[in-house]
Amino acid sequence: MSQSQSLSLTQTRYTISEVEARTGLSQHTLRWYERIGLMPHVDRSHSGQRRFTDKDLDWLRFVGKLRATGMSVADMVRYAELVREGEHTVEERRDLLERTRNEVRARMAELTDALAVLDYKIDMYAMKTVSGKERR
Amino acid sequence: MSQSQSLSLTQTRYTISEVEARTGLSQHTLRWYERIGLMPHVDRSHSGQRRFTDKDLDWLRFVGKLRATGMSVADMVRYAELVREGEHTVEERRDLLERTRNEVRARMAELTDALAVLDYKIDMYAMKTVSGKERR
DNA sequence: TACTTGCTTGGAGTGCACTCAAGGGTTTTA
DNA sequence: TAAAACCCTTGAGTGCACTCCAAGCAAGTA
Repeated sequence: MSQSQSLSLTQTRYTISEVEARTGLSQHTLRWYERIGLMPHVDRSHSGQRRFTDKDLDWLRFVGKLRATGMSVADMVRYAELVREGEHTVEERRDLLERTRNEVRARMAELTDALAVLDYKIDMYAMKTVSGKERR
Repeated sequence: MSQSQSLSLTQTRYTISEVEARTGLSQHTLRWYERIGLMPHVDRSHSGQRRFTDKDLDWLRFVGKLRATGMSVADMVRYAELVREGEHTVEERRDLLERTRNEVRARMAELTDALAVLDYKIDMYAMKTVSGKERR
């Protein structure tokens, strides 16, 4: 049930190219994420090569969601720091996520509005195209 | 009714700083938009200063909507070119707008998905915060 | 053993969308 | 009329999020 127990002998460890295939993130980006502090510490093989765990993959999936929200990398790094610092940062993490959520909602409202304009224009062009065809 | 008739003596002409105030776009950006071909030809005063018309403001508002969709500047320039080329480009314009619309819809689906994750996480944190307060 | 493939690092390069600087002319206000 | 505010151009600089490069070590295969 505890974390150390779940780290059994059979735990799968992925090379960087396996993680690239699984996440769609390039090896460059994965190394860069680690460099800038966007990853919890990544395990290494005896020869120093990265060995990612399923937990790392989960984290990368979550980071992908944050990216999809449009959150900046700087904010994602801040969030990762807070996670590393432990439970007493929960409130700040929630704040950060709530701010992000508000931005997403604003973004979606903007998109909805722009979409309406697009729909209108496309309808106009569709009408022109039809009347052009009729004229022939 | 025709455009030349509407170009009456009383037509308002805006300086670049008026347009900046009205659109929120910086003077730098306005000049840059013109430079890269994102504006129809902008009128000049006898001394060479820009004088924007209401038509220009309308165009800038539309461009703002396109920006809001996430369309690249390169694509917006392409669209502006097509408009300048005349009625025979209507079909290509509609294609461009339809592609953009599809991207917007995809983007919105992504945002909806990410928003759900955010909601879930925030709820988790809210629960932790409450139980933390109870503990005191 | 030789070769291929994969991984390492630090630092440089890229593409996008602006954003600013320098040096100079123009218009408005006191 | 003089100062202050505004506008012009060309070209360089910025911030972000990657993306690539060089040089070298390591592991697996013919």
